[in-house]
Amino acid sequence: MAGKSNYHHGDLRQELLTEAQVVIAEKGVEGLSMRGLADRLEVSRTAPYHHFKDKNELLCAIAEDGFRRWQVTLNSFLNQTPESIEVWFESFARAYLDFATESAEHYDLMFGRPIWKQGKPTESLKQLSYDAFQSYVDFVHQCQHQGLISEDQSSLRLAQVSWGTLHGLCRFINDGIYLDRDSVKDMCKSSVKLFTACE
Amino acid sequence: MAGKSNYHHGDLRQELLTEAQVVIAEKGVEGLSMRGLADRLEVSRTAPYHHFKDKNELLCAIAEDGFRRWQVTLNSFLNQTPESIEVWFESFARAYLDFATESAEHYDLMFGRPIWKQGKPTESLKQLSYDAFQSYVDFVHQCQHQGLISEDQSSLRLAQVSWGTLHGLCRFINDGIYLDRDSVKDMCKSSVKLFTACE
DNA sequence: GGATGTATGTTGACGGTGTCAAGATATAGC
DNA sequence: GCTATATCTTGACACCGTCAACATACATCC
Repeated sequence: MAGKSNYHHGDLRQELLTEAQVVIAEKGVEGLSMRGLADRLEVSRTAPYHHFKDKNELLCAIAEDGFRRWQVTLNSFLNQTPESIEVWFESFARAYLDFATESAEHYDLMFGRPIWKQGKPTESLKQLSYDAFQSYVDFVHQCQHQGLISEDQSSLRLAQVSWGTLHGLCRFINDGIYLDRDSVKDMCKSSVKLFTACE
Repeated sequence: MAGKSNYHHGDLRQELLTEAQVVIAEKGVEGLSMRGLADRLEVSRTAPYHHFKDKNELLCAIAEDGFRRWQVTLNSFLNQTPESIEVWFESFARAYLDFATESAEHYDLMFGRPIWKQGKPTESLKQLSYDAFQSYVDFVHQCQHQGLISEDQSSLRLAQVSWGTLHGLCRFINDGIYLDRDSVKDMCKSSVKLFTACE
């Protein structure tokens, strides 16, 4: 028959990942189904299971991509030696909120319940996310050493709380609670003021 | 037959609400199904649909209960006239984190995607949540008037960012990302320091 | 080059979900 | 007592994740 050459798809694993990201960007995590994904790639329902143990592993792989993408942006900030912590943190906060709101569905997947609570995060995913946070903690610590931030709080706590603030704002925005995107700039400035006022 | 008297259940609507809260506390939102709930109450699958238009309306009703419960705690803080904003905010932050972590699944439902993004929040739910936030904003504004907090930032922004911080930390904890419950106290103190250092 | 093993694809099936439509039954109002 | 209405039931449909069994293509070794 004519179609015998495409019995094997070739690079199904990669196509699953990229197509899944398209679906997620369109309809969110809840809009992604293994069957639907297989349909879009014109493949039988269970074909994806030869490349991912289950749906959770697919989601984790996608989240990993997100962390890798974020780490690039993050590194560009960490490699700077900031003269003013206010300026640095303001642009960092902006970058964070931009990433979270522009790839909203991807961000929600990276930090969302489906993976972290309902499912189980892959070891590699845990590693990637931990690395991202740890490098941020290190950066804060380094800034403290340079006298840019006061040392009366542990760098871990500072990192946790400041990241927590950004995360909380992003969740409010992404989930459509209270906040509108237009106030993002203002909120960045506000959090900068708060976090840098005490140094 | 013997069972003819219990054809009508009596107060099914209320029993659905309370039983649903039990399930959610046990297994989280994702563990709650309309059919399973009906089973637990020994009622046919579609009986609940005579009391709630769909699952979303059930979830909203439960979330409403949560906001009413939280508003009680909130009011007890808002009715105080704080002498020291540091002390007030620290105990407030503690109360917030306690509420969010002790009724973790309920909190996640109140602020989670299933209602706010995937589903559509009921008008009454939107009102309740908006009221809770607005009363917090008013309180901040009042504190500014009394000179307890500096006025160089709008009360709205201050409220948004501080609530956002608490929310972000709660999400990290509840979703099982990075943070352990033991550091909760410390994080409270840290955020207090940050938010009160600039007044 | 033909046999064999492995990776990858397929169909069929099971139990789960939300929810609509149509019918049954109990209560409430006239 | 009749009728309207609220409530509950069964049946059905279209999804979903995933397991088991089978089919096909490719890779390897003799």
